[in-house]
Amino acid sequence: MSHQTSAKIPDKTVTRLSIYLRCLEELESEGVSTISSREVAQRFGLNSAQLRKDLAYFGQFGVRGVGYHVPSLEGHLKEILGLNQEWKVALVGAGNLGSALLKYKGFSQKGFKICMVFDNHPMKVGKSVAGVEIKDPKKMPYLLRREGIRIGIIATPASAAQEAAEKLVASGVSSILNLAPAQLSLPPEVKVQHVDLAAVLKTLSFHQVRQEGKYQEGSRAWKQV
Amino acid sequence: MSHQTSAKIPDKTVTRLSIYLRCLEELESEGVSTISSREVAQRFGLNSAQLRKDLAYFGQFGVRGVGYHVPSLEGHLKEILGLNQEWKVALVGAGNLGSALLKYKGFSQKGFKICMVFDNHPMKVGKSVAGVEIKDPKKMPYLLRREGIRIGIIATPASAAQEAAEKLVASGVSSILNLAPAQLSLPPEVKVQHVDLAAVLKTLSFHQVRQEGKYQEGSRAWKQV
DNA sequence: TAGATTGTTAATCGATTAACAATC
DNA sequence: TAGATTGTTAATCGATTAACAATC
Repeated sequence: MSHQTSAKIPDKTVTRLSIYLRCLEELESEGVSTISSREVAQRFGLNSAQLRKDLAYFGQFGVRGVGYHVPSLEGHLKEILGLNQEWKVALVGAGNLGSALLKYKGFSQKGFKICMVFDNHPMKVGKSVAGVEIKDPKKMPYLLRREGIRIGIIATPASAAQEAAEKLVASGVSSILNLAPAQLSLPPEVKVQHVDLAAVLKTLSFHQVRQEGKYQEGSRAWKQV
Repeated sequence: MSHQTSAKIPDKTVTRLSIYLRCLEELESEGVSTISSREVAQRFGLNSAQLRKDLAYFGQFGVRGVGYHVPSLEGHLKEILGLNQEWKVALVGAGNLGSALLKYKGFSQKGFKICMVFDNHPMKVGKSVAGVEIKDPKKMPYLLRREGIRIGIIATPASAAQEAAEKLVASGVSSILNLAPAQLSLPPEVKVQHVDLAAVLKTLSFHQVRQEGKYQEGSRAWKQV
């Protein structure tokens, strides 16, 4: 399969791409100019074959017998991930979580500017959080198209998430980060990444229960790990 | 493989368990008392075989020819996930993200109480966020053991994450939700769930780049999807 | 050229889905 | 009993890892 055609790339590959990028940035800051996949893997706890295979989806970036040129590969990864440009992002939900995301420096540092916020609550509309004025969702289609915004974040309660998502999509958004504990149902061309922090905590409590050997049911009990 | 022995359960199965639980809670609120795996799958967009297989790791909860008793299965899932008890959680990092998590209602609603916060910054120690006093990390081992806290959340900058993690582990924590953009290196018995919101946004910008057909490199260009 | 490391194919592993015997 | 649905095994699918020919 050539990278010239638009093969669909595994999600996991894309996620790893940004891990690789982080590694390369660290290497570059140390002045490393060339490195082999084996060295990268060893140093950062990755698999060298996987690294090469992930890159192969997108082209040939290395030199046989030599390795990869750090700044060059870094540039390629940034271009592939779309990180050479700044992305305007719309946020729906100006509650605790939403406000935090607005104040959070981590996003804009990485080129994602939350430049538009919406909230259904009439009391909030017109107020500002972190210098961004909260708008009425009714104006979403107009405002988002005007700004050319294609990425949205949902930080509403679960009950409002589906409606928020549909409104985003109707406003031209085709990539959504959903932080609400709700499964969204949207057309397939829309990419939805669902992050449910409470659900992640539940996997941790599961781990604790198992580790502490607490689960018992009638005569069936798990042994302590 | 019997569920009586302590088989290791796939992470994905555990994650789905909390999805199933959410579905069951919805069904119960509607007064549905019995349901088949096929109906659950159909209604919530899941796979019935996978649902049955996931449950099979933990026991037999259904009745052949009939289906599952909603309140009963719900109870089993809660017990398996450790959601019948309240979990005390320690947070490291009282910046924007950390403060938001403290204020966020979603966690305590689901039985996770962030009852302890630490921050390295001397200016912050002694102040309170959402009614919780920020403590000096030096006191972590004493305080966490006293409270029996085993779950930690890291919301520090990347540069402080590894140290925070080690301190948590040294204080008896064996489950960590890492929100810092840094790969943690910890003993294998410690469960680490890494959630990097900025990295998730990067997969979305990747999706946008592909969808908009922007990526070009020399003569090699991806076709518009 | 000899040594090294890529890009890529083949083998392995694990997870998902399908099929069906057990059984309510 | 006949029909339905589970629990579980077998088949499929996809992702990871290993191996190696291409080639710098």
